[in-house]
Amino acid sequence: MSSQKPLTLHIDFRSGLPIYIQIMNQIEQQVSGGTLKPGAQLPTVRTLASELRINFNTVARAYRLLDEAGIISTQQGRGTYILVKPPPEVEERLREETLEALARQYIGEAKRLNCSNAEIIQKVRDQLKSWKETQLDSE
Amino acid sequence: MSSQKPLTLHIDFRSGLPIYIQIMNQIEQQVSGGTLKPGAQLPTVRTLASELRINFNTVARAYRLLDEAGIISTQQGRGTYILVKPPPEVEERLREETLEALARQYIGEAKRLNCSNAEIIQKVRDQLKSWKETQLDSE
DNA sequence: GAATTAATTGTATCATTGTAATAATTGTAT
DNA sequence: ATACAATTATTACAATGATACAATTAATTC
Repeated sequence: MSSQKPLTLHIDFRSGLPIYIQIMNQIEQQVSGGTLKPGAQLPTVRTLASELRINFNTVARAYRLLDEAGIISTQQGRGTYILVKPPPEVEERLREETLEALARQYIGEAKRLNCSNAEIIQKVRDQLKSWKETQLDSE
Repeated sequence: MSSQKPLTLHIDFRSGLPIYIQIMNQIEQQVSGGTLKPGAQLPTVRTLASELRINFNTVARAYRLLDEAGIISTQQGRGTYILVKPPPEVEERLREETLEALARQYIGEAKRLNCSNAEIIQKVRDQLKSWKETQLDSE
């Protein structure tokens, strides 16, 4: 749908550098350099793969790693976008406030369900425990 | 016509949770918590989709699943309504699922803020402690 | 007022997009 | 050569979107 610019990348098949690394590097460069602006939509994995004459899963791998690195945002069924990042100082200031707001929101809803304090805490513990397995987190 | 209240939902496109699941969770929360009362009409699939900037089929999917779960009643050509009264067993199941969904929601967003597990738990503790005092004004 | 037409609402189907499990390929060290 | 690890490809799947459709209600026309 819309604003996928061509995104010119050059893949060197003889460089020895894995293709997905080359894709990552060049996208990172274009983000740093301002060629790719926050919010811009990247080509779909299949489109880019077709242009580069490679498999779409190789592009998907690059996208996934870039997503985990916080460079882009991939959304199943929707597309892939350059991540809009707030400035570091804003992010830091917002972190505390946001976490507190999130906690209050969680507690508020849980209280409406007549959950006890013990339940409310315990459920967070439980879900934190099973978080790694279900999310395949980065660390 | 209609008493379709605005129904404020918040969708996080980066959470990894499917949009239709997020819609389901939040509607369930509001039903359990009493914000959405039996008989109340929900926004049409197109209206809600427009507000959330998503495809109306995604809303329809959430509505259909909520319908199958016995929480709402969707009627082609008429609209979608909160069911008269969720049976006790549904109520109990809903409570469990909702609390878990709430916890996961909280954790997911906190994780994205790079909060540690310790922080995530501690913040809930803190806010629980000061809950009574801070809630006196709002109720 | 009844019949007809338009508008509104949910439904069904398929295309598009990213995901995941796993196999095949390639490079490299032994 | 063989074995191993890393990379890429194959395949099936899940989530979302686009489009056409059916059911109900509202509006129009006579």
